[in-house]
Amino acid sequence: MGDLLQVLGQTPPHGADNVLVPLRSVRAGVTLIHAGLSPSSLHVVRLGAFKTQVVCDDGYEQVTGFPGPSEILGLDGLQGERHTFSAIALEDSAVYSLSLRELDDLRQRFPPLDHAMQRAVSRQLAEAAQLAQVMSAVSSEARLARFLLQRSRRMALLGQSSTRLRLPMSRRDIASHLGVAHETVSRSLGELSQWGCLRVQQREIELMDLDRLQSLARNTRGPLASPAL
Amino acid sequence: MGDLLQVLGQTPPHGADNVLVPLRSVRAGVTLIHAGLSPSSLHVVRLGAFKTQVVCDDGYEQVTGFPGPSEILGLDGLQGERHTFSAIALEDSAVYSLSLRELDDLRQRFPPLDHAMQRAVSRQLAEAAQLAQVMSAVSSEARLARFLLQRSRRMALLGQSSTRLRLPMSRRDIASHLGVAHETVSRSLGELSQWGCLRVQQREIELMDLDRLQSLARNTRGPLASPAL
DNA sequence: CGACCGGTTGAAGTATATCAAGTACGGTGG
DNA sequence: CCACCGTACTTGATATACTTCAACCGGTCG
Repeated sequence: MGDLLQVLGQTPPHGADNVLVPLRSVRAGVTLIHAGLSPSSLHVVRLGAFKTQVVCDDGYEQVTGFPGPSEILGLDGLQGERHTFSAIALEDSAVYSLSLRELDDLRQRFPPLDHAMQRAVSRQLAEAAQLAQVMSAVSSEARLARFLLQRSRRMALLGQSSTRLRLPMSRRDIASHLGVAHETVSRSLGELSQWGCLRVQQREIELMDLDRLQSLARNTRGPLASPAL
Repeated sequence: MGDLLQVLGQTPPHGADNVLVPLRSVRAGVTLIHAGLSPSSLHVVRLGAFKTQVVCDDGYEQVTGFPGPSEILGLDGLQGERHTFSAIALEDSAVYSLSLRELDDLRQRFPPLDHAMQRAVSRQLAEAAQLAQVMSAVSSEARLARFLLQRSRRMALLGQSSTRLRLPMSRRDIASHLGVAHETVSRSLGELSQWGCLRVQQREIELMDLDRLQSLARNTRGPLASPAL
């Protein structure tokens, strides 16, 4: 369990390593959590990338987020009978899996784990708010800019480069997450590229002008601020 | 604390009433939680209505939700230094307030409280997903329909009428929540009214044709389904 | 090789943002 | 009591950024 706590950003206490938490590997494309099914476990991402999506009544899939290392999958199942969203691996990944019963037990025995969970949950809620911010922007460029800056910040937190991003998800997934058509994602990416804010190579993106991106992201209202600001 | 547990949907255990949890009243318009300030307490809504909003960098306010009875305010503060969003009372309300230290203590002593909190958190996460669903609809009528149906469902859960809604928030707040201009909310409300789905009287709304609303809400893609379905 | 998937780019129609005027309501002060 | 003001809400006209439909390119897999 020492590893688990480290992933969650806690220093493991003595005795933590006596408890074994299974590390499970998940291949790209595999659905780790099925929406609608009854929840049995919680998963803490150790490495890799996922997408979470809710399935609307009509079958349309809305991508709500792209959880990565240190994030928790399956929290929505604590309340009850069924998961509200699915989690799908975007690339080969590894997760710690804890049954709900185990979790309850371990949380009581190891307060640091309890606090780590609290923090993780809280972070999750904050991310939900960010999602709202991303989707609330009117212009598609602003949405995209916010999304990229979010990714950039997260990369920085994980100690990686904040200017060279690798997007593990398809344009379609991004489009769904941003609430626009996938063609629009392509176009907006093109615009930002033309304006010199970034460089695109397939799923590799290099942010060139963070300040410019920030100011574009600020455009909450008003279709477009100033292409030639 | 017995009351508190009942509000959260748990049956209070023996001894629960020995612990006093202060019930605090909040007048309409008061900001209970200020975004950016350091978190000190958690609040469980006993009655009334709130809106939660994140303030973007540029000062634009995005409404993320309208918490009501049994919901928890301030969960985003568990992770750390500052609240990510504000909570403002839309009408005169009452909340149970618990300092973070108290909470930690009580959770260990009363497992039912712990579970109730878990459920509440989980519900919160699920609502965040719903927000995404609401904002992902393309046509404004669909967004509005989803929003109203959500409200209707919640009312039903609280044991109130699911067809007569009282919206405690302004059209502007709804607009922000839905990600559209406030004029569009008015117009869409008008449309739905013309189509016989509902009747509007200021902030009182009577849902007339739930089935029709459902089918409108289903329109995730494609501007408008069929005005004369 | 042909089919398929992911991505990019083009052209046309339309829903919605924006600006602007007008209405109803609730308060305050004469 | 009525005039007055501010806020919330409604309604109208125009412009535009987006969706949609479509064709096209470059991979990869059968």
